[in-house]
Amino acid sequence: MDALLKNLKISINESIYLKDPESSDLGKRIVKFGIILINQLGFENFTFKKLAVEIESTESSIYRYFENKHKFLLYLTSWYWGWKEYQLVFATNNLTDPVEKLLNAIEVVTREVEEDQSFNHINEVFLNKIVINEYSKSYLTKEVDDENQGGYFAIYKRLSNRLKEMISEVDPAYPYPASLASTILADSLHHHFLKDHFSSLTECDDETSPSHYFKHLTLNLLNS
Amino acid sequence: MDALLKNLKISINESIYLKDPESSDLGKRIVKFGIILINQLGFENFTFKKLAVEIESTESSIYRYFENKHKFLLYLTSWYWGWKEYQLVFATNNLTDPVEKLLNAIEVVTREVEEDQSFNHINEVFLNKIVINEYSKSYLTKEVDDENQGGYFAIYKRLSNRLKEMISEVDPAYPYPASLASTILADSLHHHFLKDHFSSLTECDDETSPSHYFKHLTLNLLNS
DNA sequence: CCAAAATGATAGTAATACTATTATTTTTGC
DNA sequence: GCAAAAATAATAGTATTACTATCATTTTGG
Repeated sequence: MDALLKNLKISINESIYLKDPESSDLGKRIVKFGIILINQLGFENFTFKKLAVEIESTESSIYRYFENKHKFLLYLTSWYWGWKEYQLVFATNNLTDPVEKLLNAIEVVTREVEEDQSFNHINEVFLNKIVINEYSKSYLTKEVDDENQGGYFAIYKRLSNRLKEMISEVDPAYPYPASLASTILADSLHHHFLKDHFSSLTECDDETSPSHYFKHLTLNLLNS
Repeated sequence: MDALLKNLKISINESIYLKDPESSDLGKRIVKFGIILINQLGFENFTFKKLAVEIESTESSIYRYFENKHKFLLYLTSWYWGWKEYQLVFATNNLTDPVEKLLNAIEVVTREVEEDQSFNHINEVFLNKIVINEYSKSYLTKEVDDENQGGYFAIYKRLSNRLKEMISEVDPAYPYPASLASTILADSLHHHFLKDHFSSLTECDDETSPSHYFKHLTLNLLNS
């Protein structure tokens, strides 16, 4: 990954947090160890109390950064999708062939994150696992419409839209570009989960990745 | 729907419940009002205490049927998938044309449930909404491997496998029949959600249903 | 009609998800 | 280098949740 990406600051809707965790050492530790703990315990078993013990701070201090653990999850997943968006733009700019462009984009958004870039406090390998296991819990709530209204899912929607545009560039006549983009984004997460826990429900495994499946699907679906 | 389906008893893994809710009036009321309440409040805000108040019973009585609300969700969603499986078998038997068979199957598993059959205590319209909004929470847990081992997801896997077989009948050379079956099942739920909450992320709406999208996708993907 | 099974009533516990207040430490601007 | 302000820590407290336990009452089936 290019060095440029090592210094990026992903801008996240300010109403997701109370105080920017990037603005202090404590904030960064909350994010760093929050990722480690959620990955370890699962979102249901994760609490601010446990995180406070882990970072040798207090619940009240964490509450100064995030209203609750739901908002914390929104913060982490927004960061992830912002990071993916950078990678997608980086991996596709200057490419002229629409098919090559789209395939690169699909590769970026569907591949498993295998190496922590360790340029910052965020472990992207763990964060990728969190997104696979927990992302849907961030929007499958009774508050989704309010939160969507508040722009909490803006980055994901922007990313999905970029993918949709690339699909339409390859085949302007394809009638479901937005749906296909959503399928690629959401169902690739699901396929990573299936691969690890319900192997009979997918052909994906160590050799055949979800990326293969979704590239094959897309190429065979679009007229190019 | 045929009258046959009105008397079916869907058999659910016995370790999901402590006492079969079909075996008593109280059990049926737990299921009936549980569905209504979860649909109303969302799974996170649903508690056995609230359900007890609703049915004018007590928490302790509910706990005699289900260990906890997670198991209760597993019970409801297992019932749903068992019900879908009956419908799928019913809608596809005696059909000889593999394409027609597959299209019927996709219709059954992806369509929105629009009418409560009111033959029993279960409101299938609400249950369908619960599956859309909550199903993934039943397996996105740290306990998924144990519970899968225990057969808690057997019905869903069997249904997915039936769909896979039908896909392979249409195109034996298609390399990802299990993955495609999983995509159709899981991503159609997701598309129903998108339609209602993130309309910019899908072409599906009141006229164009997720069923249309997935039938079009399947037909254009398989060589038939 | 009697025994057993089912349900209800009541109480209690540890953990969760916070809020509030005050004390201490760290930072910063002059 | 110091005082004020900002950040963090310490402590306490509350309502709710997710149960478990015990005993009383009601229902039911042979």
